[in-house]
Amino acid sequence: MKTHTCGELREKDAGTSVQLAGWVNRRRDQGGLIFIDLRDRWGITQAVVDLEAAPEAHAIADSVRNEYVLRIHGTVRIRPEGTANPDLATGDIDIVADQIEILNRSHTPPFYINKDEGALDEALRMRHRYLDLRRETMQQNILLRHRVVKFIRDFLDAEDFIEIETPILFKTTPEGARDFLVPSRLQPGMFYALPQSPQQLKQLLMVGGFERYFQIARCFRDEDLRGDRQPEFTQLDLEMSFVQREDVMRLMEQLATEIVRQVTPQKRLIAQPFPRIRYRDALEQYGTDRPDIRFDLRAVDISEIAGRSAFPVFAANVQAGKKVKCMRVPGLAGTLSGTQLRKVARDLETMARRAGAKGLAYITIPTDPAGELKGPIGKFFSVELKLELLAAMGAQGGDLLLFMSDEAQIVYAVTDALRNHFKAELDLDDDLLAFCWIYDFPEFIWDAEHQRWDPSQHMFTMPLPEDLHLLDSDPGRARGSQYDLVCNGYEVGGGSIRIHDRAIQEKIFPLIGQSMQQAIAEFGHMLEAFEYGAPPHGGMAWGIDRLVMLLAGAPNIREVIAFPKTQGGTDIMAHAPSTAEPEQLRDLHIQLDMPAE
RNA sequence: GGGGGCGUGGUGUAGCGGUUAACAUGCCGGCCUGUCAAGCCGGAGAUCGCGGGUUCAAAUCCCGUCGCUCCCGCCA
Repeated sequence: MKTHTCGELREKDAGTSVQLAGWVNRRRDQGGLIFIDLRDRWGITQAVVDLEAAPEAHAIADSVRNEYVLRIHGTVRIRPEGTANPDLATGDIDIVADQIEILNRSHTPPFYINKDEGALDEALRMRHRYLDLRRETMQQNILLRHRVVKFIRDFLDAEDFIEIETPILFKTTPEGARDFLVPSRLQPGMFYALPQSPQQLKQLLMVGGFERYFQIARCFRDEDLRGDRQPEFTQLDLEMSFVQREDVMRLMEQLATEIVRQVTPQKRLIAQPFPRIRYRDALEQYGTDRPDIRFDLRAVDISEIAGRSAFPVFAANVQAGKKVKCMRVPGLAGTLSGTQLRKVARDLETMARRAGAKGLAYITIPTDPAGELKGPIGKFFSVELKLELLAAMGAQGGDLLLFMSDEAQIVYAVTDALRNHFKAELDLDDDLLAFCWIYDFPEFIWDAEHQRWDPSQHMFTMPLPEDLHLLDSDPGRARGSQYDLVCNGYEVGGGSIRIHDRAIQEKIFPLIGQSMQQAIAEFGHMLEAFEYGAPPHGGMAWGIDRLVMLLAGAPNIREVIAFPKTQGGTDIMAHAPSTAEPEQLRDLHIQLDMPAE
């Protein structure tokens, strides 16, 4: 139907007889002359319809409206002097139309397709997602996603990886997120679970001898949604045999770097090689294991200095073995009046209390070098101690110092909350991609509620070789081989070296509260596989949606997913989920037992 | 499960106790042979998400509810 796209014709094509097809982006009626901007995926080309030269085409053009689907036949012509449009790639030419066919009509769209600025009610967009997808930003986002995935496939293919599909109908795993269940008709009363990730299967592919596997894998987790979390999402899932942690990280860092350089060259990488931050340091300094390191607000341990102050809270906490941390906010105090400052301090304290703290002390550094340190706890620090504090914090005139002291978990939460608060005010550059690695995670995290250890990543993560002995003596101190790739505060990916030895795997189960019987029932196939020459192996999984979101500069992952779910987990276009027919339920031997109102 | 935000012609917003519910854009009609966010003239289009309450009077205040969204819990 079309000889050319709407984005490719240029001056050199003048005189060519062409046929274009696409959507009416806009129509401008001059009376005897009608201009139609015809749009397709590749661009926009202007067609001109002249009443005298082509009366039939003109009559049709007269009836055309936005989003009508047209086939236009005509001749490429260089636009008359002074009428070129420099804003349009095809703006030097237009098509003198001699024949127009309406392939389909369109209602007036419920929102603008042809201009992209301004917020739109997301429910409305979702209800007509097929129209929303026609908008330029959505076209670009989905195209970018394709390019990223294509790049990954090509890159890994060149590295001798092969793509293997693993089943969507699989088995429930008791750990981690809630499963989506699918009832089995052939096995009444039994359920498949949709995979939360192909973790077990990819390890079994290593036992299967493929050595280098990847998959663009759909994963499912039945948990509440967020701007960066959908119940079904796409992972780059990857596994390699005969590798150590460093081998995987090196290759993955190269992949990330090349994606940015070649697919989104307008983005800048903040550092290379990517900074590596120990899990413990990330928590201590940033309060989170996925820090946004585009800005440098950190919590600094000043327990030693604070412990010598006269402030009873600090002294007592340090005595009790708790830390006192300080965050320096450069210049904030210098720009505020006393009243404003007290209000800011109050708001920050409210924030800290929400994060679990009992309070949030502060001190301001005067811009005048002879001035006094101000703030509720200033008086508890002697002159000498103040100087030590300023030196330790690298404080300058006008800075605001915030103090946190409590249980470690609370201090982390406050640090994270404060950082997120200031981040919002900093107007950070989205074109800057601050990748970093987080590593040396603990193998386990204590679950106080169930009185057991939980795997920090998952139960197949190999402890660091030098910490293996701790599994027996002090599991809480054992570090795992896990590594996470973080970018601008988002966890983009995570991986580890896996256990390939049955004896080690069997040590994990009792620690995480599983009996051997349970373990064999659920994971007997894994344990058995390890006994048939399982190679050492490790890998990684990337959240493709999050990666593309960051590369697109999109505010959430729904913007890079063609048909995402709403926060309630629904599709308001097709009305999913929906009720099942009684006959379907009967086939599955399912009876509904809905709560009474 | 909990906390916050939003909901006003098709769309985006203003109005925040008494307005003829305003503006822009879109839509419909007319004029116009070089426009490109076209222009000019005219017109239609809103019981202000829904339900209840307070009040002489509610888009506006209160309660509930529904929808979308952000965050905590949950989730790596």
